[in-house]
Amino acid sequence: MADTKPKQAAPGEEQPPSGTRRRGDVLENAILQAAWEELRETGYGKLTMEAVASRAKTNKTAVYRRWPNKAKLVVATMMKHAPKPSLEPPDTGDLREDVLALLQGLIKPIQIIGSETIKGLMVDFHGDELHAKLTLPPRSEDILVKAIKDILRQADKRGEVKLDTIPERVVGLPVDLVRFELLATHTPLTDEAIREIVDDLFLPLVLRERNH
Amino acid sequence: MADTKPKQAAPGEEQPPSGTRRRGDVLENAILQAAWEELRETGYGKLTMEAVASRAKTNKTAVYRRWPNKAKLVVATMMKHAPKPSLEPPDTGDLREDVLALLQGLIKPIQIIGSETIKGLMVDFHGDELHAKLTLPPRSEDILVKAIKDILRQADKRGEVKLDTIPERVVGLPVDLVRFELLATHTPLTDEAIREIVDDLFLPLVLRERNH
DNA sequence: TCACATAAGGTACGGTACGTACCGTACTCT
DNA sequence: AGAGTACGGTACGTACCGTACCTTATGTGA
Repeated sequence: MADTKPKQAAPGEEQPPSGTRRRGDVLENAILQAAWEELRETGYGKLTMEAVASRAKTNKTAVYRRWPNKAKLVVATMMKHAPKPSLEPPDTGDLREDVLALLQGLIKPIQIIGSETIKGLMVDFHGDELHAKLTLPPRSEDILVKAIKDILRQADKRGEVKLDTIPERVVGLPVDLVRFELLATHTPLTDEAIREIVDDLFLPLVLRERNH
Repeated sequence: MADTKPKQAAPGEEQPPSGTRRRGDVLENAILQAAWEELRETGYGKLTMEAVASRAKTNKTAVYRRWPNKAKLVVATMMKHAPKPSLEPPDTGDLREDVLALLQGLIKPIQIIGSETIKGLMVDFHGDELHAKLTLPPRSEDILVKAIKDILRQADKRGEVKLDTIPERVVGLPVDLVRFELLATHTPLTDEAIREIVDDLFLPLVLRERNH
């Protein structure tokens, strides 16, 4: 009861200039940066809130004040630090090249994030309201599917395909398959695999009307 | 030191006939049964070794004596209790019907197991030597892909397709897509989706040579 | 038949990580 | 200047893991 004054238990080795207390965005960015580094070094499964806080030179409390759990924190840090695929149609003037370029640009960001993180997030978000956003937008709203459609639209203008005869499944096929490979394997997606997806599957399907 | 005799701390309410101590396979099956029920009721993420042991009316020790961790235990219980897809070619005499039948038979078992369990296992096995088996066999050894190939072989005999002109990717496509849907969504895979996979993607690809 | 290895029952522990509570203190804003 | 806010820091309660250790039943082979 008496003597409730833990104030400064240990005088500390060297109190670094205590006149610098980070706050607001500064601290927030430090945490997100720490989380990002921690994520890339130890992976999602082994990432702990304590380690993130420690690396950011702060403590769990400051982290939990901002994000209620690991999954949300990691999503936040990914939104900030993970490279985003460029979604403008490459527009090389050739359907095949366009699709290849898009897919190759797509895998890099996901490769960096890593399948382990994605799976971990899917598990931790299971049942969460955000779940849908992380797994599958309704396809028609999927930005990557939209990008494919843009490419197809241009090809349609050039007369390479007839867009309105192509089923939605076919449009979404390349993206679905790339995502599947990234989920199901943990080896990097090779250029050869992408070539197969485009040449053996996608192109034959979108171009098939021309065989009539 | 002295008086080391905790023998029977509490005399217990009613010592049920202590003359029945399960052992060997009996106990093992009880644990697997309990794990299976626990898995279906609470899901993989919330399943705990304690709960399994408790439901099996035994204790963690007996569980850990047999399986080193949750993931291995769950795999064991799935091998025992999860229905297995029938892999014999349905052989309805029609390629489309065969593939539809196979896929429809395939989704049921996975549906029962649940995507949450599969994802959880993939996460827990990340880096484990069993990882490959749970995610992707080298495609050429994938029993489901082999089943598709069997179906195609029969169709080839009937003259519906020319098997040796069909790329591996195409053969594996239906299975890959079904797996993807099950991983990426947590809503059940509809018959309509399966129909699309077969009619919009698979059949056009395997039958396309006939358009020449 | 009985001693003994084996394995089940059971308790308790050390360890990790989570998420929360609390307090004192620095900073910011008006 | 004063007050509210948010950071730094510690400590706590919970949950679950995986292990250690001991007691007790079982059934097998000497």
